[in-house]
Amino acid sequence: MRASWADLAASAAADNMASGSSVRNGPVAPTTGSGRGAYVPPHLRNTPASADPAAPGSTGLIPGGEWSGLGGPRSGGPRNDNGRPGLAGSGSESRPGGWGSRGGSWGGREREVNPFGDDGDAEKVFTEQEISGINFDAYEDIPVETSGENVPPPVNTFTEIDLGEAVNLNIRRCKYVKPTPVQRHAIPISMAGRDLMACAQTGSGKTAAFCFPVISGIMKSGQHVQRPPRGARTVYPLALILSPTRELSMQIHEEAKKFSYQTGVRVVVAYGGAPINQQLRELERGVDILVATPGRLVDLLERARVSLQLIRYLTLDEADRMLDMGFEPQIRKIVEQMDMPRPGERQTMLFSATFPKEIQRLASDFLYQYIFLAVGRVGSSTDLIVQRVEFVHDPDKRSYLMDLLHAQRDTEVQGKQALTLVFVETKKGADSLENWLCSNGFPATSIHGDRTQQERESALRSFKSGRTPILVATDVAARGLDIPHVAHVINFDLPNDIDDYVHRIGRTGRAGKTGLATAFFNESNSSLARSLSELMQEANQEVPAWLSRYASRSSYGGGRNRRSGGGRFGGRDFRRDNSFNRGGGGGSSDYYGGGGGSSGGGYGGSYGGYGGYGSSGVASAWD
DNA sequence: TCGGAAG
Repeated sequence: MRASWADLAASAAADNMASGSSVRNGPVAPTTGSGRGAYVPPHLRNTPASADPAAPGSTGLIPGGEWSGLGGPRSGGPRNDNGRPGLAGSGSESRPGGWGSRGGSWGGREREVNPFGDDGDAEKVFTEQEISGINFDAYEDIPVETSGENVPPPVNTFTEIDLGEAVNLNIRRCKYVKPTPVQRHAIPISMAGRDLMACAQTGSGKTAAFCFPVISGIMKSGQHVQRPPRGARTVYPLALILSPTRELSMQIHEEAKKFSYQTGVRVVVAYGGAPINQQLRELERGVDILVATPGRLVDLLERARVSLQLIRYLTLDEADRMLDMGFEPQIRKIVEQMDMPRPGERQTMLFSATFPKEIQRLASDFLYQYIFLAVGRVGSSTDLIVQRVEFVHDPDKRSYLMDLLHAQRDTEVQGKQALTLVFVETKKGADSLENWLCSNGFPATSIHGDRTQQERESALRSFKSGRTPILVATDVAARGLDIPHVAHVINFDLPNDIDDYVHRIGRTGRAGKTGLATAFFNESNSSLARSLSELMQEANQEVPAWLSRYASRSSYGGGRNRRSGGGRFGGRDFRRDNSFNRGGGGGSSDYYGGGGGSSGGGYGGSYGGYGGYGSSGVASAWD
């Protein structure tokens, strides 16, 4: 009944043959010697199709009262709404014709690179899925849970949402025909100005879900037309998007540039391992949305090259990772100890595939009366990813791997080989396996934190393009990376954490396409047995009898690491499990609960089938 | 302990 993995790999690859390699944008506009002097505000650089005149707030350059959609507690909007610091003094700078506009001195030097290449004809009529590349059938009947007060209803089309004409145009350029489930729910919530904690399935369009409202909101506020005077060294982004790895930040940046094309909203990325000077220059040219990794951002903050005073939107991608042991101090520093507006004075959105309860608790420090959203599939969900587990002793792993790779070596579609992503536990192990594969005739490369940033990026490009269809990776590649044609994820070493497993296998089976995940399991993974077995059951996967035996042998909580604790799942709002929650059995009534403070807020109210998230349940791959 | 994230 089950197709061989090679068949699956082949069909997955067949589904995935679209744009293979990452599009590297053309060279940045040449910087002339006078580059810094002739700054032109974004709204004068481009000719947006429409300024969306109907949008409330579109006329106000100063966003004071334009914090639309926010309820009472935020009255007055974010502080610092009197114009950017650094513009101190006159009120005239906010006019488009004020400083910085430079009138006709603009000769196209700052022209925005078209991120769509030649294929940006938004007027073309596209038909559903073959164009969008998303298999929407795979998203039918997705269970959804929301909790929180006054949850805005989902939308069914992009046009129901007033994102503004320029963004709508980009949506068409991206060939998005209709919103994915997470977009249907998250965008209205975000547009309403609400804080959000969102669990969303892997590869389901999460980036767009948080980018569209931010871009649209900034555009409508008009605040982005205000620019620091030339020579000002501190920049004041309006939105901050943090992610745990450099490559993920790069990817988000690429996406956000598409979504914001010709909106006048400027997106800049900053991450470590790359020369800071170029990033500084980009920042100096103006930044509305800053995408960053934590370390480099802290550096920029300490150098006072970036101020967070004007942040209106804060997004943490892979939020549970960002708040785990390693990252939490840095995140707290950025969010709580610098000059970031407080919760309620900014809009905060957290996204991840997995949200352990402990992390939800930590995260609530950053949120204000937030809505919890879980969009995913249960049971049939990860039919999209066929999961297999094999018992393999450590010394035998290479030989097993060889067998798998041999079998799919000739699996190619449209002249390209199916891509295989091999996860290992350590950086050393990655190097070693890469070398061994290469010396055995398998075109492999690797990505991990000991490689230079150049090597990392080049490895990723080489993999995406199919030049080296095998990528050996540490968890640096586990989260968020959207690599279109990954047909097979192999957990050569299983992670200690079931959440990491979920994210790893989520590198395949994306956009509603099928994928295969194979794991090598042995005694050293016994602590994972229970959670792995439960996860597979909930995803309707075949669980080998030997794994079930391991699972039943392992003590309760086995495989529950520090982060996950006991029964947990990101698919459930931890506020519902609190003792003060009278727990209406998932009823649909709204009830309001304790807390009240800036971390709490209401909870309750849900709809949609929610039958499958087991108490333990990672039900599917979530991004 | 591993991994990631500044230089």
